[in-house]
Amino acid sequence: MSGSQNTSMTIGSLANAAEINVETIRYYQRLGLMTEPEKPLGGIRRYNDDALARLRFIRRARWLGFSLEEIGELLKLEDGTHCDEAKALGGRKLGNVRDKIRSLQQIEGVLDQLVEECCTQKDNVSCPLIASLHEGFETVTQ
Amino acid sequence: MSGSQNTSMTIGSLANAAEINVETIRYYQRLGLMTEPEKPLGGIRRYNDDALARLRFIRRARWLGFSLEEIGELLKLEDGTHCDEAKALGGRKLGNVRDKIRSLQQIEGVLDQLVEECCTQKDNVSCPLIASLHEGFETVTQ
DNA sequence: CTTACCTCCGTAGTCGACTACGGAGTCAAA
DNA sequence: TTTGACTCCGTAGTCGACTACGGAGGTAAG
Ligand SMILES: [Zn+2]
Ligand SMILES: [Zn+2]
Ligand SMILES: [Zn+2]
Ligand SMILES: [Zn+2]
Repeated sequence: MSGSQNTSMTIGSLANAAEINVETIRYYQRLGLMTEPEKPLGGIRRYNDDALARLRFIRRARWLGFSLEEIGELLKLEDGTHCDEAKALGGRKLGNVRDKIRSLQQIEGVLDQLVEECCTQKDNVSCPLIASLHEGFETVTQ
Repeated sequence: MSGSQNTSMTIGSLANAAEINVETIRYYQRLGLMTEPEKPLGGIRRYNDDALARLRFIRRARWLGFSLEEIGELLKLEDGTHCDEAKALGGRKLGNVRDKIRSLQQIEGVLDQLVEECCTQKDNVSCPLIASLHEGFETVTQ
């Protein structure tokens, strides 16, 4: 279900909807992350919702620290590549993502504790957050 | 406890220990992320374990997607900044980190499911991983 | 029509984060 | 004391990911 090439946008309104610069979309096209729709002979290209979904995915993945090259690989999973490669790539990415989650959770634990403890003793000269931060980071990063 | 300026390294062995390029350490010094120890008049600078811990922290935080500027702010928490600012900054970073964790967990869920389901039906023409990926990403990115 | 605001497309600039280079000085082992 | 590896320091280059620019052409409201 949901074959979705409903709306028809110009590159400008697509960029607007995706909250991405027009030039960035063109850049992604040059890299092959986005396909450039046909241009109707002396007219203007039109984009549909799939393009929008793809852009939003790229934006999110970028924010998560994936490189454009990695994102390209992720996006290629939906194309003709064979099952085995897709599975292997998916598995690698999964390990990747899990590593990041683990590290972020360690950082989260330290930050959470620090913010909790900060300034609990009202009239204290030295802030426990600041004091423990040095140790906390060392613990996390050892 | 644990005032740790035990070992004394040159910038080269420090770089080696932290698995970071010497030039990168100098670069961090220029940016103020690392302090440059005193140079003993026509001699060579020496570094201690604190420098190593700091470098490792930077490296990890970079890998997690923090910018050097953000890392600078994190590291500044341990300096003279007042409690309130430290707490506010810590809180913002914490929200930040939690957002990333949530997003990564969504991606993790999708990838995990896809890799599980991939090729379970032996003689199938279209791979369920590839098929569902499009929907999966759309779900994640909506 | 005119006018204002797009799109198109190639090329060039920016920014963050490194990474390299070159020449002079320092150190330590043989 | 020579030799080889390393440090110091300023400057310049690279790389990924954008971002800007400029001029020719399309599009739609008034
Ligand atoms: Zn779709
Ligand atoms: Zn405090
Ligand atoms: Zn310490
Ligand atoms: Zn499969």
